[in-house]
Amino acid sequence: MTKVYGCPVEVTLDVLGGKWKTVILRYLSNRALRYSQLQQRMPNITQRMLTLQLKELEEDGLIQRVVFEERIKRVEYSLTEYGKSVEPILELMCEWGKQRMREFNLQVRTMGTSGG
Amino acid sequence: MTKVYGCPVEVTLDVLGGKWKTVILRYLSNRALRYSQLQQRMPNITQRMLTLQLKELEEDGLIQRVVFEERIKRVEYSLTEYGKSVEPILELMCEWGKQRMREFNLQVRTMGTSGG
DNA sequence: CGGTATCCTATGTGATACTG
DNA sequence: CAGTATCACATAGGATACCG
Repeated sequence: MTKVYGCPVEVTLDVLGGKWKTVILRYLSNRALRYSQLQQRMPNITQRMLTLQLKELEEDGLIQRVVFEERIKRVEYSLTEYGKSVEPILELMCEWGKQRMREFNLQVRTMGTSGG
Repeated sequence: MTKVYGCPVEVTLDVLGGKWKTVILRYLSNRALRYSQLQQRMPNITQRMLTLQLKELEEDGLIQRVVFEERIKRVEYSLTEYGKSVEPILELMCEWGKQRMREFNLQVRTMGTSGG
């Protein structure tokens, strides 16, 4: 049942494609984040989607999920070493997107990507 | 009705996302190609999809469509200057995809991406 | 040759309620 | 807090026939 690709970019798109994964990865690119912290940064994602995408990213080896059994449960997601290898792609995509936004006057809901 | 993005990578994904666009762009990255030549290189795409994706890429300013009114109609697609600005992204995606293929033993229907 | 038109299915995504 | 489960909907993508 191994899927056959016509071009290597398809492989990459299989892993990074869809509405949310690149965004999630970019947030995790800065630092490890909890489930709830990702939610805050992505107000428009549903819990279902967040859970689903995180699971797929984990299965694809890009992120790791660590559970801290404290008084209140805490789960942190972070990039694996392998996951870090997509950072250059994300970086380029982000720069290209910013440039396009400038040229076409598109808008971003700025929510302090800045200082942190 | 202007769409608002939460992260610039979404902008890029709006333009490059989906099953076919990056593949098309990579083929056009080498040289201009005719409609039928693209079809040959992508045996699995339907005419509907090819037409649709080409039209969207054109509307997004990445490719241009030139009609040659010869004895038989000929239409060539090629990257615009703006379209060439995505080449670094495609290149990285391709390299990353190849690496992943090696690591996970995935397959590509090799059809002379090589010298040609 | 380079498309359109029409119909259909699969997948992706969202809303909402519920849980250990 | 960090999820699941279920249902519903929109969009992406495919099959097929036809057109200038």
